[in-house]
Amino acid sequence: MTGIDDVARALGVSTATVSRALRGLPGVSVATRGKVLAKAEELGYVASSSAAHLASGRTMAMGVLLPLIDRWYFSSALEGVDRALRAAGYDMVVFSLGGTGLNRDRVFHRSMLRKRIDALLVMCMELTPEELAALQQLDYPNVTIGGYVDGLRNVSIDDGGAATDAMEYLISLGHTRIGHVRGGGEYGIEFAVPKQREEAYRAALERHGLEARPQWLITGKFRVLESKLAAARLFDQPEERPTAVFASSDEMAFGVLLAAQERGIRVPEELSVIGIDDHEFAEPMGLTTLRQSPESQGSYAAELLLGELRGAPRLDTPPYQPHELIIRRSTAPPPSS
Amino acid sequence: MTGIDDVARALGVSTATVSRALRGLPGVSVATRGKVLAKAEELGYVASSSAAHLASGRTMAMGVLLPLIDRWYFSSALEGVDRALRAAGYDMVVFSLGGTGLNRDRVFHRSMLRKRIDALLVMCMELTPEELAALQQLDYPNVTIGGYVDGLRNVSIDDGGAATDAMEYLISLGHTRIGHVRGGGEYGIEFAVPKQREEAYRAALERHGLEARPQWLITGKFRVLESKLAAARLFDQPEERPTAVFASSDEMAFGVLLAAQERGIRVPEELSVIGIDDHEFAEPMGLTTLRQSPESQGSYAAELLLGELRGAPRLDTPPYQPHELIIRRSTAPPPSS
DNA sequence: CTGTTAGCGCCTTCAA
DNA sequence: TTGAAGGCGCTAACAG
Repeated sequence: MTGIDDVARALGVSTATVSRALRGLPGVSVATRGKVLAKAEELGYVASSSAAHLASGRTMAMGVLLPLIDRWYFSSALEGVDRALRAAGYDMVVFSLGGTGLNRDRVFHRSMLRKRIDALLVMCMELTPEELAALQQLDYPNVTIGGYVDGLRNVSIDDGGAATDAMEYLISLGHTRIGHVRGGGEYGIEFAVPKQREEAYRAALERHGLEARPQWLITGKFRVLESKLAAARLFDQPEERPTAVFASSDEMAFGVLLAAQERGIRVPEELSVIGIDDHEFAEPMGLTTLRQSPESQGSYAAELLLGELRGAPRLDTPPYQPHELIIRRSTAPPPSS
Repeated sequence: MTGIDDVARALGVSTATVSRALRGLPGVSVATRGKVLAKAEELGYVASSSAAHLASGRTMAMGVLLPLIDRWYFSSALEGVDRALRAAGYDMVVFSLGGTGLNRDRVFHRSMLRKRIDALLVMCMELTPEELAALQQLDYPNVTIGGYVDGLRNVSIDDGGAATDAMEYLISLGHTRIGHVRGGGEYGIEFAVPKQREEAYRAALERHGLEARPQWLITGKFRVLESKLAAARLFDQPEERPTAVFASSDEMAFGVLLAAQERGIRVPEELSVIGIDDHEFAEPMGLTTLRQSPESQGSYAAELLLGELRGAPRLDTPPYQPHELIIRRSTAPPPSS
C-alpha cells in the first residue's frame, strides 16, 4: 500500500510538503503542488484516514444512529445525510438498532465510543436517560432528526402544524366525523411525533366543536399492514363510520385505503383519507397528503454539523423544515346524505 | 478523552496488559482481567479505532457501496449487513451514489481508498471497467449482492429460476396471454437482473408455445409510478389485453394493480398479477409473488466476508439464496371467455 | 502471566 | 516555501 513517503521520495520532497499540497494548505508553490498532485494520482496514493485522524484529531466521518434503516423516512433521510457528507469529503458510519431494543447498549457503549466519528446524527428515537447522558458526554456535536428528544436540538417539520393543516383541510371540506390513525411506538421509536400529531387532531376537533369518538382513534404502528387491520376493525363496527380519516403517516393512510377498497367503501365519495409524508406510493395511489422531505432534513442536519465542525457558531434551535399540502384524489367533501 | 494508559496507570499495570485483557486475549490472569474490565467500564474507556487500526492493521469496519439507499431492496439488505456486522463488533461505512452517476469517481477514488475498511460489499450496480479494476486492486475481500457483476462473485437468488417459477405458476393456472413488466436500469443500476428475468419470461413462453407479443412487454424502472403509467398505456391500447402480467419486482406489480384498478379491470378475475420480492406492501395488497429476503442476503454476504477476514477459505461461488412462491389474491385462472 | 519497546502513517509544530 | 522531528493511541513482538 503506497504511503505518503512513497510520494515524497519519488519527488525528492518532504512528507510535510506532500501533506500540505494534497490538502490544499497554503505555503506550497504552485509548481510543487502540481507535481505532488500528479504523482499522488499516478501512484494512487490516498492518505490513511486512521493515521490522519491520529495526527490531526479529525476522523472525517460522521455517525448516524437510527432505530432501523428499512423504513421510508429513515432511508430517505440517510440518503440526504450521505449526500451532504459526500460533498464535504466525509464518510458516513451507520449504526442501526435493527428494529429491536437488543444491542442498544452495545451500540452505545462500544461502537459509538470508538472515536471513529466527529459528530453524530440521531434519528427519531427515544433515548433512556443513561443513553442521553452517554451521548452528551461524548462531547462531539450532535443533532436529532425527525423526532424531538428531550435535551437535544432537533431538525424536523412542525409536526403539530402539519397535522393541524391536515385537519383544517378535512374540516374545510365539510367533514365533521373524522377519525385518526395514530402511529405507534415500537422499541421506543418515534414516540413524540405520533403524540404531537394526535394532540393536533384532538385540538382541531375541539376548536371546531366536533365530536372525538374514541372508536375513531386507532393505532397503526406506522405500517401499512397494521393500519389496514385496524381500519378494517373500525369499518366492521356496527357503528357509524367517520367520513374522513387523518393518518399520521402515508403508509398508514395506504392501509386505510386498502381496507376501504376491500369493503367496497368508495374513496373519496364515501371516505376521505389524508396522510403525512408524500411517500413514493402517494402519487400513484392518489393520496392527499402533507409533504415533507426527509432527504432535505437529513442533508440540512448534516450540513449543520459540518458547519459547526468548521467552527460555525452553534445553532441552538434549528428552524422547522417545510411541509406542504398536496391535494390528490383521496379527499373530497363528505357524502351529502 | 481517556486513553489506554489512564486505565493502565490507575491499575498499576502496563498498557499491554490492558489491551490484552480488553480484547479477550489469552495470557492474562482472571483477576487482572476482571480489574481491567471494571476499571475500563468505570472510566468509560474504549480503544480508539484509528489507533488500533494503525497498530494492528485491522479497521474493524466494512464498507457498503450502493447506487442508492432509499429503495426496498437496498435498505433491507443494508439492515441485514448491519445486523451481521454489529454482532461481530464491526462498524458499517455506507457509500451511496445517491441515485446519480455523479460523484462516482469521487467515491471510488477518494473515500473507498482511504483505508478505512477491511472489506467491501457492492450492491447490484454496474461497474465500469476502470471501477472494476480499481476495486480489484483495492485488494481487500469483496462480494456483490443482488446483481451479478462480471468478475466478482455474487450473493443473490437465482433470478432466472425465480422468474421461471413465476411464469410456470401463471401458465399452470391456464394463462396463455402473458405480459411482462421489465425493470429498467437507470444510472447503470441493476442491469443484469432485469435481463435475466426477461429472458426467463421469453424462454417460458417459448417452451410452452405461447405468443410473445412485443406490446405486452413494458418497462417500469423498478418503480410504482413508472410501472403504473406503462401499464396504463398497455391497457389503453385497442388491442387484446394479456390475462396475466409478470412484473420483475413487486413495486412494479403494484403499479400494474393500480392501473388496473383505475380502469375497473378486476384482479384476479380479469387480470392476474405476479411479482418478485415480497415487499412490505405485498401482503396488504394481496399480491402473489416470489419472496426473497434481501436482509438475509445482506447478512449472509457480510458473514462471508467476516469469515474470510478471520482466515476462512475463500468461497468462490456462493450458493443461490432461497426464493419461494407466495400465493395471494392477485392470481387466478384466466377468464373462461 | 506481565512489562518494555518499537513502530503503524500521517500531521504539525518549529526551524531554516 | 520547505524540511526535520516528535507524537497522536494503540498493538505486537520480544523479554522476563
